Amino acid sequence: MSTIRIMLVDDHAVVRAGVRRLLEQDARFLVVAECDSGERAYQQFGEYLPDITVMDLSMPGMGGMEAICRIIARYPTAKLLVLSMHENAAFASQALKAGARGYLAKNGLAEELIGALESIAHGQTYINANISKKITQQFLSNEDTPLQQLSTREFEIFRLLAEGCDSNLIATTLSISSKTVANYQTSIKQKLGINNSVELVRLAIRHGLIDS
Amino acid sequence: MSTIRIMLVDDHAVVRAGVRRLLEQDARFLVVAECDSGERAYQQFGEYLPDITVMDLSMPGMGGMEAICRIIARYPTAKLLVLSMHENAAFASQALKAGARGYLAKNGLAEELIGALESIAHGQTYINANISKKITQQFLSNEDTPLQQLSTREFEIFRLLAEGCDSNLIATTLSISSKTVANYQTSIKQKLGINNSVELVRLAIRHGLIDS
DNA sequence: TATGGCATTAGGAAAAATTCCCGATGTAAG
DNA sequence: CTTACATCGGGAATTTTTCCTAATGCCATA
Repeated sequence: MSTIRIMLVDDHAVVRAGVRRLLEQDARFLVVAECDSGERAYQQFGEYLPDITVMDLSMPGMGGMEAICRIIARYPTAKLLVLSMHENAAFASQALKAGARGYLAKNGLAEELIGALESIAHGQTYINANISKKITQQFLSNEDTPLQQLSTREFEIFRLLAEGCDSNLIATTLSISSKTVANYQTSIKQKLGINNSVELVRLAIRHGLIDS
Repeated sequence: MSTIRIMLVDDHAVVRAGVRRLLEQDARFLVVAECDSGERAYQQFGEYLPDITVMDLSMPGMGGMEAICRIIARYPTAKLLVLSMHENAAFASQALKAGARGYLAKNGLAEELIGALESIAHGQTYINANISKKITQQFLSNEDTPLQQLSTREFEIFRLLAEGCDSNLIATTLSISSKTVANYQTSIKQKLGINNSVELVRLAIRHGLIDS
């Protein structure tokens, strides 16, 4: 079997180094690139065209979600595996909706990562069992998480708002007009049935998108 | 010793009933009034002029803090004991600053309540040992909790903002102009060194003023 | 007692954000 | 091909926020 060329995207150098070490113990994997931001990831993806990209979600700047969207938009067959600290249905389903081929939490075992990469290399999709359970639970219990109603873009902007970014920063980050951001902001609030940014933050915290 | 006439203020009827039962076992205490909101508390205080008022802080509407301010403003010698669910330095020091004679948490023992009431009846101040420790710790560690910089009014408005009230509601609740509320909002953000309501909520959550 | 400082209140004017309405585009589904 | 929806943004009205100013009252301290 030929080597699987991998790009690592994570803003924590230690994590990247750890994963690299992990993967290097297996001759089938070769880490061909590393980077620490969504912006870089998009640039470097074009240069290296890795077989699989292992991507963290929570990174400063555009974050992993937006990077996934952009990469998928230009390279629809790109294989992206999300390796996130959030064992969280909202994040997972959004990432998968955006085109990721897999989602697993950082607290998982090394074997799981290897397994996930294998699956994805073979064209399959890999989702961590716990996450999968949460998603299906949420899906079955008709407790509509209002977050589910949000489109990919809406969710992304929602997250950035909850992190405290103002409209202009979000506009710059996502390369869209701040007018668009403002309009999204309005529709997000409408969809979530909230009136002010206070409730927005609390909702985000309750769903584990941000903490403290 | 003459009877100590007490008014109970708490929005949870069960809690009021429980405390009443508790106090009725001791012949020295007589519960002469009960109410479930800050507004009522202020009205009824004038009617009954209780020796001691036992007041919860977190109530819908104006809440206990504002009620304390108003009662103290009209009756500077009023004796108020805060019985709160928050074992929290910020709340406690604000309440005491506003003129409360005592502060204890609901998870305390019944004996403590009795003791606190006795102390206050004798003109002393009673503060729960844990709370007291927290306050002094905070005072000693020069980690200026930015919340400490807020004036009573600012703190009150900060809390209401964090709870998701909009300026108009706060204005109505506190019987001041919404213009004033807007101005306070600005100075609060300045004092706390924050730019948007997102950070405001997170600060409030970190300090236990609101939860989830 | 006088005075300076701070808390509370609020108005006016300018700046910024939000809302509501509209339309363009692209893409996926039926 | 049509319909639906997501994404993007302009225009205009409205609301909120900011910044400045100022009156009042209280308290402490010279």
